[in-house]
This record gives sequence, C-alpha cells and structure tokens, in this order.
Amino acid sequence: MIYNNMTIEAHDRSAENMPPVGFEKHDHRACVEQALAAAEARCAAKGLRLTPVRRKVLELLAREHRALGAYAILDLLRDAGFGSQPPVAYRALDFLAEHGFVHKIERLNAFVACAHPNENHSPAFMICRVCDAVAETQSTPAKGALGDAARAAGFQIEKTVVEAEGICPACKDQAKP
Amino acid sequence: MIYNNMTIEAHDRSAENMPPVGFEKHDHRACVEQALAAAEARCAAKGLRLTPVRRKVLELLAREHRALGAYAILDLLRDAGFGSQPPVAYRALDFLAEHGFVHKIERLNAFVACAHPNENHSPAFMICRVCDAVAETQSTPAKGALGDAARAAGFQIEKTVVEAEGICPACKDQAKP
DNA sequence: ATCCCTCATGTGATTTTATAACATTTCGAG
DNA sequence: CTCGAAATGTTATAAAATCACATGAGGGAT
Repeated sequence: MIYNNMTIEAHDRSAENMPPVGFEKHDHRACVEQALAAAEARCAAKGLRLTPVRRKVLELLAREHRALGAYAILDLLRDAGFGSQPPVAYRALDFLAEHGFVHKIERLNAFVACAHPNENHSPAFMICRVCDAVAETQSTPAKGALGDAARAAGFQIEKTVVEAEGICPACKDQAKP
Repeated sequence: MIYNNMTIEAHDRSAENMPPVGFEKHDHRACVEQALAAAEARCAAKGLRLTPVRRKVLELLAREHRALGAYAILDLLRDAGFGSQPPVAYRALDFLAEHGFVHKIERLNAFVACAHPNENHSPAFMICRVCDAVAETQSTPAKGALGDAARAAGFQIEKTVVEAEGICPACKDQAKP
C-alpha cells in the first residue's frame, strides 16, 4: 500500500476512498515495519518492555498513519482481542509517548506514531484543518524568540508543543479547481 | 494588589498564600483595566459586541491572571449571576479567543487573558509544570525550522500553537533551598 | 414606533476525553 | 520457586466540550 506523508484521510472517508494525492509518497508497509523495529531496538537497549498491547497500539498508529483519538485506538484494540476499557489505551499511549514512539497532538486530543523514530528531536506538526492530516517535522525551540524569552525569564524549557494549523497542499489544490 | 508576571498561584494554594516572588512585578488593577479598555476599544472599532457575559469572562481571566478551565470560569460566572451551563462559558470564550482577547492553552485545556492586547501577534507560552503558572511571549513561527518545513511542503500556516513546558524561576529556586 | 431578522443567551441533555481505584496477572530478579 | 514490581483488566467516575432547542435582546427598514 502506498501512502503519502501528508494527506491520508479525511474525517469521514475510509482509507480506501482516499486517493494518494499529495507529495512524498512512500512504501507504507516498510514504513510500519521500520517503526516497529526501531521501537523494539530502542526498548531492548533501554530495558523497556514493549508488551503486546503497547506494540499493537504503535502498530495501529503506524498503519493508520494519521492522528487517532484514544477511543478510536481503543476500538481497534478491542477488535484485536485486547481489553476494551479506556485505561488500556491510555496506559499504552502514555508509555509510548513518554518514550517518544508516539506523539500527542494537543490541538486534536489525538495521537500519531513518531515519524522520526531514530533521531531524538523536538517534534513540530502541521495540521490540516480541512482533512485533519498531520505531518511531523522538527522544531528548534531553544533558538528563536521563545528561547530568548525563556532565557530572559529564567524559565527552563523541558518540552515544547509546536503545532501549526492551516491547509495542506492537497486541500488547497482542491479548493480552487 | 501587586502580582508578578510569571508566578501567580499553585494548584492547591489560594492567591493570598502565594508570595509575589519572581520577576517583573506590576500594578495588577491597572493591568486589568487596561485589558478591558483595550477590548472595548477594539470591539467598538470592529463592530463587535462585548456583551456583559463576554466582558465578565475577560475581566475574570484578567483578574485571576492565570490559566482557568472553562468550568472554573463557569463557577465564577454563576457567582456573578450569569447562566451556569457550560455553553455560557464556552461561547464567551470562543468569542474572546476568536478575536484575540484570550488564548487557549491547549496543554492545559485552559484559558488566559491575552497579555499583549494591543499588538497582533503569534502568542507563545511558558507553562510551569510545578505551579501551572503561564507566561505569554511571542513566537515567530514563519521563521525557523517550522516555517521552512511548511514552505517546503506547500503547507499554508494559519495559526500556531507554541507552548513550552518546564520550570519557572520561582519553582526552580524553591527546589534547591 | 413597530416589525422583523439576526445574533446572543439560557437550559437540559449528551458526547467525548481522561483518570481513579482496585483486583488480577505476568515477568524477571534473587 | 518465590517474591515484589510492573502491567493489565475492569468498574466507576471525573473533566472537557458540544448539541439541540427555546427564549430574549438589539439594530435596521418601513
């Protein structure tokens, strides 16, 4: 299956109906496997336990390749034979987020698989307000105005949330045909 | 009453018990009045209606000078004789946020009065994970790594969420006495 | 002034998101 | 093998946000 990095799926459309318009296509099956392999390796190296639920949640997020709410994930977990109560999903997500395998998109109250599983990084996201597609990139929070302000204030930054909302190229093109 | 810009109140402490340690103290009463006056002026100029509920919500947020959840605001509205159902608070907050008089802190699901009511700006926030104090500053989202990525991807940024989580100077000092 | 239309508010109900509390199971160190 | 810590399952509840619909207030045209 071939997806592109930005435009995956609109609110109300199934993945099947979504044309792979956009940019930067890639082999998605390989991409999922790579994400899982990277997670396995990092967990082994750090003595973390990538248990079946956790692995499944990561796999689901990588497969879907878009932001999913905790309850959407929970539905998929139920289908896969795991527990079906909210804490099951939230605990797995907490673990994965804590260790950087997934990220929470605060703006959407939703989660995405990390697109840069190997590097450590301060993620930043571009969120399409039309189709909810999410693309991950990097930010450099310590540089720029925010870093200056923090230094001036004596504020010690530990983590940053950087999310840009706007229109993705696919939706922009669709708007003016 | 004198407050400082960063450290206002911890989760479980009342404002009275909170010493004004920190930086950049200011006359808070004047600060509230200025925020309200600025809002009145901007609404008049733009033909917007700063109705009693909306004005009250802005006043409450300016007075408290920290991030408040919608339900905390709702409690205060009830005390002030307004409606007490969630939509009352959310509608006022939506209006105020849409026009830049308040900002939503996505990380906290809470709202703060805008600290720079006159300039138009892309706000950024520093959030203390110990005391939940919030300081507003500016970001320059179009510059830097995110702006580059957006341009490269053809993504059109309309709004940015920039929130740094960490430790404020007051809490840092308190940690090592 | 009156009518009308639009926008704002009030209220009840519901949905969505997230956590608390506690019993049970699994895993690995010793 | 056993003990203790970590992970999971489950019930219940809290917190955040929205829907739907009735009522009310304000501004413009006649």
